[in-house]
Order: sequence, then structure tokens, then C-alpha cells
Amino acid sequence: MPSRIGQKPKAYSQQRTTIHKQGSSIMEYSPNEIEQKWRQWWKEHEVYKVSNDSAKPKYYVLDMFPYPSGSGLHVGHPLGYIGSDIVARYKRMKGYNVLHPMGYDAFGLPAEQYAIQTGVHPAVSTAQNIQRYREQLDNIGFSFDWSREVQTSDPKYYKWTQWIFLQLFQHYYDRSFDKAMPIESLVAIFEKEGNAKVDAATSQETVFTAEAWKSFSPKEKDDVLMNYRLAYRKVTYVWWCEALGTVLANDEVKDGVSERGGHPVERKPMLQWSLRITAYAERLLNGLREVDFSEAMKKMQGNWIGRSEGAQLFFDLSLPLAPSEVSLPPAPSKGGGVHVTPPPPSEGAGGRLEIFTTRPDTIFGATFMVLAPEHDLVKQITTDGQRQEIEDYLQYVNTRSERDRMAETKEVSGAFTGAYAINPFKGEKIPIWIAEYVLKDYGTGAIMAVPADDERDMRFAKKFGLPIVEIIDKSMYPNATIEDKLGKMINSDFLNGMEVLDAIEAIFQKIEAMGIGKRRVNYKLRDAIYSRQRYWGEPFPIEYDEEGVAHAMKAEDLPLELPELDDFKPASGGKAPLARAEDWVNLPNGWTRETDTMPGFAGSSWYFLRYMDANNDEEFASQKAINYWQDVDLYVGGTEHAVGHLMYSRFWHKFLYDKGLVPTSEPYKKLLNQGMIQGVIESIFMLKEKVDGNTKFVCANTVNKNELDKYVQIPVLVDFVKNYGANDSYLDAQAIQQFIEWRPEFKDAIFECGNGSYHRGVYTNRSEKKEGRLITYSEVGKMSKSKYNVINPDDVVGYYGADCFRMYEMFLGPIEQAKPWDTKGIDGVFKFLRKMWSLFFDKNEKFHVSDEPATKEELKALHTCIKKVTDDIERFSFNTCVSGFMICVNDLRSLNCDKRSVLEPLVKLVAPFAPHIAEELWHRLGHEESVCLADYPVFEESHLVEDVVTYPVSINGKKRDLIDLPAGLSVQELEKTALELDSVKKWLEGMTVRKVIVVPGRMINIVVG
RNA sequence: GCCGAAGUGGCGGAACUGGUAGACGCGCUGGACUCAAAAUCCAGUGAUGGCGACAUCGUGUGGGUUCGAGUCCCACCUUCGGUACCA
Repeated sequence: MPSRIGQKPKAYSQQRTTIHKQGSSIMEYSPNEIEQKWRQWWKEHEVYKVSNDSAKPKYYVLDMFPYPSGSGLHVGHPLGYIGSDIVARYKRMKGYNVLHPMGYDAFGLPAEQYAIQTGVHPAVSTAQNIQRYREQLDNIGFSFDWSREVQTSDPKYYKWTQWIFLQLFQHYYDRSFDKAMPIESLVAIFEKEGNAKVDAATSQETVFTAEAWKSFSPKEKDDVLMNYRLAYRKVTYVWWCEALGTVLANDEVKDGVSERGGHPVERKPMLQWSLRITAYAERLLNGLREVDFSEAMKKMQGNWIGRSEGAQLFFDLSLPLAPSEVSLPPAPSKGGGVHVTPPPPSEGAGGRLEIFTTRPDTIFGATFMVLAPEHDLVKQITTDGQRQEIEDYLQYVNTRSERDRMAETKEVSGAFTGAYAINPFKGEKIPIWIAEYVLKDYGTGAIMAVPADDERDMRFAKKFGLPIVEIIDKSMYPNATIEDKLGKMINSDFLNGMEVLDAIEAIFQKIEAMGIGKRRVNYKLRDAIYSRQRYWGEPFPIEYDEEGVAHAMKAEDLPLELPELDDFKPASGGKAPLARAEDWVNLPNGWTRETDTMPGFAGSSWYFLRYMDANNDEEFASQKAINYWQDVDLYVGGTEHAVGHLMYSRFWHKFLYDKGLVPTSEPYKKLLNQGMIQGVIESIFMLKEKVDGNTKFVCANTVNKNELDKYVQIPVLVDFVKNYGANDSYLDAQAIQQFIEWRPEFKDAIFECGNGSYHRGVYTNRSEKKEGRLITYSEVGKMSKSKYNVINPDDVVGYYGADCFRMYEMFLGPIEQAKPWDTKGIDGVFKFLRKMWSLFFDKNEKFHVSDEPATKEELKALHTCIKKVTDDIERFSFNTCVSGFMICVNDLRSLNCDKRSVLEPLVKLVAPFAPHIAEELWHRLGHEESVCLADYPVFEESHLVEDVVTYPVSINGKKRDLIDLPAGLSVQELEKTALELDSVKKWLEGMTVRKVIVVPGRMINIVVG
């Protein structure tokens, strides 16, 4: 018996014999023979085909569709799919019309990287991968309606992704209606009265009149409208790798260098498309109250949206800057906010700086300002004397990821601009610094720093010797932390003596009276960057005229298909690959197409709607279909999508709801998060610094933990690694050769193996040992294409059968819980299936069931199981269902049960979990129709009534005895019986009974003292 | 760093509402069957002490609430997921 399936796939075929050779006898359970047959039968009979026309109530069970990676489906994917398939099958048997579709999130980076490496067109590799996924999925016996399959990379599908994008482009968010409105109606308002009264989600800073609007050039008008559109263009930062000549994803950057090749990378500004998801921040937050997601999930999304109330405040910049040196306006407000026209700077001031703070009450303690290094004002306000220092700092920040910038706590960093702002209440000049801990896209990208009341500001002030002014006396709250809103104001002029909360209110009134700011709600949520400088994504249906004004393509001209390319590398100057397709980019009228493509989340933001009417060429889905299916009743997928996909698709859905195209404001009623099945991640250590011009790898056991920053960890395909998962896992000569073939960029690298080293296939040893081993580093983590540690379910299914695989994945533990993959224990599930199977055969190995009435014990076993399994499916506790089945089968075996009236319901009960064996037994029981369409067994309480209850008797909460008592005794009788027990009496000697606690049907506890 | 989750026998886990900790399965030990093995079946299996009845300890660590805590509260430790261009 293999106990390590997934570790040595090649060994299975030899091990496979034991179980299946025995399948020759009639009674032996032989999954390979049964399963193929029924999968074929289900397909021929279109058992899983779903109609949009049914009198039955609807139920929509959806899985998060997979990205078809080159490494194939791994054992982690099916965990959720099996769970949802069980629910789909269960609901079908309970009388629902169940929509249970599957498809592919088929655009993405890996296919493109593969294309760059091999020249294979992404469409070709994606099609192959999809075919492989399909075979793997089919192998597990899912009840998907494949006639509704979607592929996001199919022009028939992405036609509608483009169409929805154009809708976003052609709408703005009107806060007075609290919904998306057509951009034409905004233009009409501008023509009539300018933008002063428009309350919209916008990045527009300036106010203009109708006359001014009319006088704008088309380009100027376009620029203004861009500040309102839900899909708009703005400058955002990307990872740029000069050596590779391309933009990199966060995933491709590791430890400040490119994962491929270890080249330096930096942040680079680029004009890109964004989606104004911030317009929906409040509704996305409120919508969480309506949906049945886990509290953790709702919390995560809520925190991601990050609503905070505070003040938008303007600080005057101090001279000596000549006013002309500073051009206004300053940093744009965030899209989520109502635009506020900045007040003119005070007489003699050098311009204004806009900040957001949740603690305006602490303004008397503001001793310096901090701008995000990317803040527009930085270049303008930096004095000549400080310019070099600022430049140096900007260069450093350019190499830092946002995560690093936020996570850095050990050491704060920053640089002084030389400029000053004026504290509007104290009138004193305070220095303006830049620091990486302030992010450009959060708030206004600028803060007033109050070291006395903020941990990070405090560290900053201490490091750079900036003044600290105490403003809150917390002495009466000894347990309060520095950032709690507790204490009395001091050193704060008119706020002195007030409690913090009162001071906040008082300062708001003052700020508004002085006209230097406003109350504002700020969201941490940022607009979603929607451009990718890639080939393998949806092309933007956007054309630019000679002026650079963006024009939407006509809906009837969609889809705009990806042009053929044979080289997928970025075009010169770091332009997206599509720029290579010159005939496609340059239009006859002199206009040009957008060459960026859409991101992965585009296609996945609405696919659940397409399944409702997947083959519709006229609409993204017909209103009839949408109104029938409404929304997703159960959505199953991993928590890793908590804030990405789920947030974006909820946003798109709300937009479509505003347009009246969907009847529900939330797409997913209930969300079930399956835990990740983890794999072992194997990696090797590469020195960041080249040794004599060579890339060098060293053994993991020689790496000093304190020097990790000198290395880059390069993941290795687990198949190459010997002893994988163990402490002494390693690559031998052959494996190093495999590794080099797999990652040719390392073909000239040196592999230092302790006793010798490999270089270009040659091993030089320094000791007696013949073979060098490069020790790899093993850790538990995500099983994913990017970690190269994928285990294929086919191997397990081939050996044990799909039913066993399905039940085993469920039996592993709660579906929500993460667990590393291993196959210890799968034999137990196989034995269970065999035991269940044998219930249907007599000692002559003939199929046999009796029509005799069932005994009380048999019915009790069955109905205990019905209750357990039904209850547990309803609460998605699939692992306990499996043990419920095991208990039932064990009981029925010891009762020698062969009764049809017991075994037939058992077959139906087990059908959602193990459909193949159930179908086989069902047909052997004489049925013609599929067991999938049978009625689910009904639980009858009467079979479970007990006349004896076993009570634990405790003394002071410690169990001392068990007694069997007739059911239905009163509390007094129970108490009396318990006190008279010999086993109890010995504990009462010399003690007084203080109290007796009796919970009828549960327990008895005697308190003595 | 921040946000979220999880820590229970040798292992995966059960205990749903604060009420018998360890269901079910794996593994292990002993036995039956067998020339032998596999498969199957039967019995045992948290730790410690005891011939035994039994006793003590025991759900990551340290406190607390309660007649009673794996479950509730406080503080911490470890691991995993996300952290805005992997999907």
C-alpha cells in the first residue's frame, strides 16, 4: 500500500495491482470498472444538463473557476469542487433545479511567460492546459453542466468583458443619486452649469463654469471627463526592470530584485487605466451586512475598505518659496471623496498642502509634515540645498515595494525637503519631510506628524531630532496606548482641558469656521489599476485620436480580438507587446489603439452571470435567464480571494445593478471558504552578489539566518528534489541538470555542494565523496504553479478511484481548514467503500438484498446516519458526514443487514459523496433512472427514540461514574439516584453537599466542599 | 508591520448551544486464518503510577470567569493565508 501518493508518481503503476487484480471476482469492489462506465452513461444521458425553464426552485452552486496552469489541476483544487458538488447533488435530490457550472479563468501571466520562453502562443498552451484540466476534472465525476462552460480568453466571452468595461468608461458615479449615471448626462450638466454643483466621485480638483466648459478643447474636455469616469486613466506606479526591459508583477519581484535573473528593479510612473472602485466603497461596506460570509471574511473586506472619519485640512506653505515656484493645485483628492475647492492660500504664503487626518484634535502637537515621496509637491518645494538628499532618498524608495515600506518598523527613514508649512493654529513654521511610510494613494499622500500621539511619528521624530510636543494627558488612563482616543488635552490653546472626543468635535467646528478644511470620510481602499503591459489579456476597446483623446469603440464592433503575434516580449521602450502589432495599433484614420491589456480580475468579475446564459451572442446574459437564476446561492473558493476577486466582482455587480441589468445588489448570498491544501515548497539559495561574474547557488544548510538578505530563494520543481519535504532534501547531479533545463537562465551558474561544485555539467569534488548534493530548503505552503509543487489528483484517482478520492479529500478535515497534503489514511476510506459494497452481496458473492422488513436496530443505524449526514451537509461539515457513513456501515455489517428498505436509502445518502458506486448499486437494485435524480431519504425521529440515557456523574466537575437511567426521569429523581451511588458516596465522606446540578438528558454534577 | 485564521494522542481529526475530551480513520501492539505473506476478522492503544479496583496529569504557553472551559475573557508564542500586477 502506498502511503505517500503524490511523492513518487511513477511508482504507482506497479503498486496499483493489489486492489484491482482482486476486482475480477463479482463481489469485489473495483472502482476502475464501475467509474468509467457511469461517467460515460451520465454524459450520454445528459444527466447534469440544466434548463433555465423549470417549475422547481432554483439553486446556484458555484466554484471559483481555476486558472488553467501548465502544471495541471492539483489535489488542492478539488477540495472545494468536491464540497460544492456534494451540495449540488444533495440539492438536486432535494428537488431543486441546480445550476452547477465550471469554466476557466484563462488569461494570465504564466501562459505569457511560457510563450516568451518557448514561443508557443498563449492561446495554444492555454487550450492544451484547459484540455488537461477538463480530463482531470472529468476523472473526479463532478456534476457540472459543461454546456455552459466559459473561458475568459474566448472572444465570445471577452466581447462582453469589453462591453462592460465600456459601460464603466461611459459612466460616472453621482453621489446625489448614489448610483452610476451615464457620462452624457454629466456633459449635459457641464454645458448647463459647469461642475460646481455636481456631487460625484471624482478626481477633478478645479471648478469650472458652463462657459469655461464650452471653451475647452476636446482634449481638455476629455481630461476633465477622465476625472469622473468609472474607468479612467491616471499615472500609477509599476515595477520596472531595466535589464529585462519589462514591467514586472509583484509576484515576479523578490527581495528587491527580479525573480528571473535577480536583476535590479524600480518603481516607475506610467499612465494607466484604473477603475473607480472607491466610488462604491460605502456600498461595498454596507453590502457586507446582507451577505452570509464568515465574520473573518467580512472583517477582512471591511478592513480593506478601511473607512475612517477625519478631516481634510489645508496647511499654507511657508515662504521663502516664491509663490510662482509652486503651481497649484496640489495632490488630487482621493476618488472616494467629494471634491473640495481648496481655499486660496493666505496672504504671502507659498501655496497649500492638503492632508488627511483622523485626529485633527492633535494639531497643536503637529511638529512636522510628511509627504509621500511620490507626492507631486516634492519636486517643487525642495530647496536647492536639500535637492541632492531628496534625490538620493527618492532613488532608495524607488527600489522599495509598498509592502516593505509599510512593514518597515525597525528603522524609519526619510529626508528633509528644506521647505516649511505653517501650522494654521499656532502660526509656527514646521518642516516638511518625505518618508516611505506615507503612501501616495492613501488619503492625500501627506500627513501632519504628531509624534506625541503616534507611534511612527514618534520614532521618526526621535531619529531625526524633531520636536515632540505633548498634547494629551493620559495620566488618568494608565492602560491607554499612545494612539487611544483617551485623555485630556494640554498645550492645545482653546482645546485645553477637553476630553479627546470633545476636542475632536470642537476642532472640527473651528476648522470649518476658518475655512481651512472639512470633515471627510476617507477609505483605505484604492482605485483598481486596470492596465497591464502584457499580451495575454483582453484588449481595451479604446482608440486614441491625434490629440490623445480616448474614444470608446462601438458596441457592435466588439469583440476587439487580440492580434496575432509571434513574439510576446515587450516592445521597445518597455511598451506592451501589442505595440508590435503595428497594423493593428495604427488605424487608417490616424488614430491608434490602446496597447495595454486588461488584468486577470476583468474576466473573473462577472463570469458567474455568463453561466446563466453562456451561449448568448446578443447580450452578456438574457434578462430572462438572469431573473430566473438571480444570484449565487453558494459560492465556494479559497480565502486567498478575500479582498481581490471578491471585492472587484461585488463592485462590478453593483455597477450592473445600477444599470438595471441584474436584479440583486450582491452577487453571492453565501460564501464558503475552502482551506488550502498545502504542498511542500522546495527552494535553493542563490547569492545576490555574483562570484567572479558567476551566479552561485549554495546549500540551504550553510545559509546563516542573519544573512538571508544576501540570498535570493529560487523555487524548484518538487519533482526534481530527492527526499522532498524532509530536512535533508537535496538536488543531485541529475536533478541539477533538470533544473538547468527548466530554468535555462541559470545554465552558467555554479552549484556549491559542500564537498564540491557543479558548473556547466561538470562536477569538481574536493573530497572523497563521489556525488555532490545541493541541499534544498523545504517549507509548507501554497500548492501552486508559482511554487512548482503541484500534486496531480489523477495519480490518486487512478489508484483508488474517484469515489475514494472524493471521500478522502472530505475526510481529511473541515473544508475551511488548511492542511498539508498527505495520503496517510486513504486506505481507511477505501476499506469503507469496500465494506459498504459487500453489504449488497451474499456469501456466494452474488448480489443480494432481502425484502424482509428491517429491524429496529437496522432502522436506528440508518436514521442516525440520515440525520447526521443531512445536518452536516447543511452546515458544510463534510468530514463528519464521512465518519457518519463509516459508523452506519460498521453497524449494518455487525447486524448482518441485507434489507432493501435500509440499503436503498443508504445508496441515496452516499450518492452525493461517491456517485459512481452509488449509481452502480442503484442500478443493481433494479432502477433505470440515475440515482442523482432520486428523492433524498427522509429522516424519521421515531427510529431514534432511546429509553435509556447514560449519565456521567461528576463531583466538583470531575467525572467519577457513569450510570444508565431510564429516559424521562425528573430532576429530583436523577439527583436522588446520583447521591445514593456507592461510587459517589466515597467522595462525599467528610464533605458537605453544597449543590447538585442536573441537566436532564445530559449530566449530573455534585458540588461538595 | 498591518488584517484574518489555526494550534487537541505517534498522525488526520471529533466534541454543533459552556456539560462524558480523543468519535471516525490511519499507524502501532497482540491474536485468529495461512506452509508463508497479502487481504480479512477479533482485541488493545493519551501520558504517568499501580497486580488490580483505581488515582493523578492532559486540548500551544501563562493568567482569569464558572458548579463545570478544548469551547468564554485577557496577555503571549508558533504556523499558515492576504497585503492592492500570481490567480
